[in-house]
Amino acid sequence: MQLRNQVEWALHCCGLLAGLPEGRRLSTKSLADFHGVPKEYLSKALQALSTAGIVEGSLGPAGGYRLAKPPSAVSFLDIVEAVEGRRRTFACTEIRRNNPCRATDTCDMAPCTIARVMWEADEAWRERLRATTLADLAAMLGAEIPAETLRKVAAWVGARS
Amino acid sequence: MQLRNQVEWALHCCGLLAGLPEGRRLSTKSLADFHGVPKEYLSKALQALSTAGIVEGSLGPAGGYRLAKPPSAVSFLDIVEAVEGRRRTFACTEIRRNNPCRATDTCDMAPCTIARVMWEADEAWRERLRATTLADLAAMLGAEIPAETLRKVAAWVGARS
DNA sequence: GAATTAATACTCGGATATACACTGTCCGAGTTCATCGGG
DNA sequence: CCCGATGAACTCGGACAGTGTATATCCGAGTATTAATTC
Repeated sequence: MQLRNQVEWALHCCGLLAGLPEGRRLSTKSLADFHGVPKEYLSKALQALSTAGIVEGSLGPAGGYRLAKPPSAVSFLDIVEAVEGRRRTFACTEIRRNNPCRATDTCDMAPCTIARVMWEADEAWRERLRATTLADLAAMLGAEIPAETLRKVAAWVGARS
Repeated sequence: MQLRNQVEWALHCCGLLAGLPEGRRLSTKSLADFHGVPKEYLSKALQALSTAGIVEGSLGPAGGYRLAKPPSAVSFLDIVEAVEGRRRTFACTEIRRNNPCRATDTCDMAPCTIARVMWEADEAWRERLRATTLADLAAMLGAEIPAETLRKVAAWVGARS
């Protein structure tokens, strides 16, 4: 029960894209180089983000990705769900139906009690992820990363976009 | 990113064990029959619960499992962690270290900003699961399940323990 | 110099390979209880 | 009637196979930009 690697990559990529100057783009290759991950596989995650409308890609040379919305409109949950899917953490297979003591004519009642508790926990998780946006992330990163490094990153990105 | 089937089974089994009369036990076979799942595989989940000190098994005929603690002392989180392990949902692989602009002598700082947010969400999930115990579950089940069915289950369990 | 053509760099989607975790089954070893036989 | 031996029922733990998912790589098709060529 662990999130995919791609979720981590997608979040870091979005963090970088959030700091991109207006009108600029970063190619899959640049993003892959920056994070030290395989280009083709990262591409799958970016495609998922693109399908979800979080980033938008353009073809041809000087093509690449940029955010499709302002950073404040993209939450962590959006990114996680785009890559990981929207299935719930807990899947109820309704094993209570196998209960030999259960009346056969019991019409399908409310969801299984156990599933309800698990789903509430799931919702708490989602709620927390919904509460943080890329704008928040950018602010936190700006406060934590040394100014020297930030400058270098800006220069690196500028040369590649 | 989904919890195992065994988690669902373990929760249902604990729910049943919580209603067991003092001193009685239920065998793996009975629990498997009741829920309509394969005995040998369910056994793995019960072993995990046993290792975690949530249930205790006894050998020999008339052997089987019972709760090792009062129902109010066992939370959903205990059960989930026993079966699923305690790994966090999000694994940070520190890809920020691959950042080409990062000073090589940067001593390991605080955990990655992104990982911190993900871990806070994880903690919210755990917190919710910690808040519900088997005693709560028993109360909810008692209120939701038809009295007729409850009687039948009690009889079924009584004949098998 | 303008228009057209060719080359290039990139994204996108599909096909494929590999490793690992989940699911499920099987069996032998060890333990406890009930039953049976001998004293 | 009592005690030990035998057998049955059960758990425990390991071994093993099948399946699905995550990870990763590769390649061809399509597209937009740039460069080159032609008029």
